[in-house]
Amino acid sequence: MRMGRPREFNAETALDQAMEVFWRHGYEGATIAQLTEAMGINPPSLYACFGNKEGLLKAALDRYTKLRGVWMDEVVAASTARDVAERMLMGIAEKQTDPANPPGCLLVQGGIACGTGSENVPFELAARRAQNEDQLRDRFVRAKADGDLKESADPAALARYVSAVAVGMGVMASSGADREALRQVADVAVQAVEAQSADRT
Amino acid sequence: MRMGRPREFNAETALDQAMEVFWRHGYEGATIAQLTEAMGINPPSLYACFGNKEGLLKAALDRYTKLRGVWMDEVVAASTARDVAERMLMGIAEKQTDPANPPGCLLVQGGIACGTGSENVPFELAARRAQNEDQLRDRFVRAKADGDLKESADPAALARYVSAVAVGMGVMASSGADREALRQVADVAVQAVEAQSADRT
DNA sequence: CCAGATATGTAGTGTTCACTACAGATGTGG
DNA sequence: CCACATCTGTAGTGAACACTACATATCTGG
Repeated sequence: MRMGRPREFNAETALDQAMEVFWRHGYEGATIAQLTEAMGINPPSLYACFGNKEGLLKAALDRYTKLRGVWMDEVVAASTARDVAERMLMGIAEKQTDPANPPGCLLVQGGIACGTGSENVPFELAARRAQNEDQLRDRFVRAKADGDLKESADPAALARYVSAVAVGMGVMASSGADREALRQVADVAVQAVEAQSADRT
Repeated sequence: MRMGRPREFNAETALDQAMEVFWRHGYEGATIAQLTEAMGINPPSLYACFGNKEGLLKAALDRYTKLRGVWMDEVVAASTARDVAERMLMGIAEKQTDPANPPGCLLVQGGIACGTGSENVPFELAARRAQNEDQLRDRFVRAKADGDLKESADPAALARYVSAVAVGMGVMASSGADREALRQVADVAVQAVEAQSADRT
């Protein structure tokens, strides 16, 4: 039985606002004052709902990966390994320069290096990135079984590669690269996957 | 004429220590206390020599890029565009997992996203990364003129691509990827450059 | 050996940070 | 309508932060 005064804010929309603050300023750069203002609540509500700043970040990351998961499912639904890579990297070029969001990727902008006391924030982000990589790897394993990738191809290495390019594009986006520049990177990057693809006879 | 008490520490070795702290914790995660302890000096000496925390970062970045510049010169001295890419990315796989340094690249770990008041730190890092990219681009322009790259190849796009992969590898290294994993990424990445190379007849 | 200049170590400064005590508000179960 | 549980806003808390005042130490030029 749930009693007491009901909360007056929607946790998901509040998380969307928090996500944006972390995305733009990073975990350490984001202050509770900025977060609460963006979320439209006061500190006690934040702490009652999310525990502490790191709990809020994790909740925001969960929401981010959940939203992205839908898109990733579309990515790996492409019919060939090459098309998976293209759909992924071209999609990233779009998303990371979408003016509706801060530039780059939350899983990178959130915090690559942190100070004493926040050491596990980078690991938290890395774990989420690894999920994407695993999804790609599984897809490439299947592509190899399908004969879509060469016998010599290493699905895990390919997944790591595509993941690395995606991260690199995120950093470029956050430092001002425009959509066309990212598309060019994606275009070149796809050619490496193409080189690992079996010849279509 | 230089008068007054001479400084008792060596600015370059002190900078090396500061570099390591920024590298490991990022700009915002690094505290003056950590920096002064690593440098073996007291705050007033730091401020007298470098102005403020951001000044120290810039000095550390200058030193970092200077040291790296020597290596980059060797990279672009490779005889083909493909070998330039390979030498660069394989070298990065080594350097970013060198136990003598923190993992990853200072130009990424330093701070991709920062809080209010440090907004130009990410730009500062981006500017240094752009220098590397420019050096690569110039080399690829020459490679195209040499007929080493295809007529359809875009040197600027290739340079952006290699730069993006390097950044992505840095992030992977900082989150625990080992040398072999990075080598695999480099190996795949080089194939895209190979695909842009003219056929050797 | 003295005057001026710069460096150093001690011991702070004000500010901002993440976080919370508390009182009042608003719900549920009986 | 009352006991109780949970949320909310105000107004702070101690700690950590970047940075510095000041007295002292060590140099150069004359």
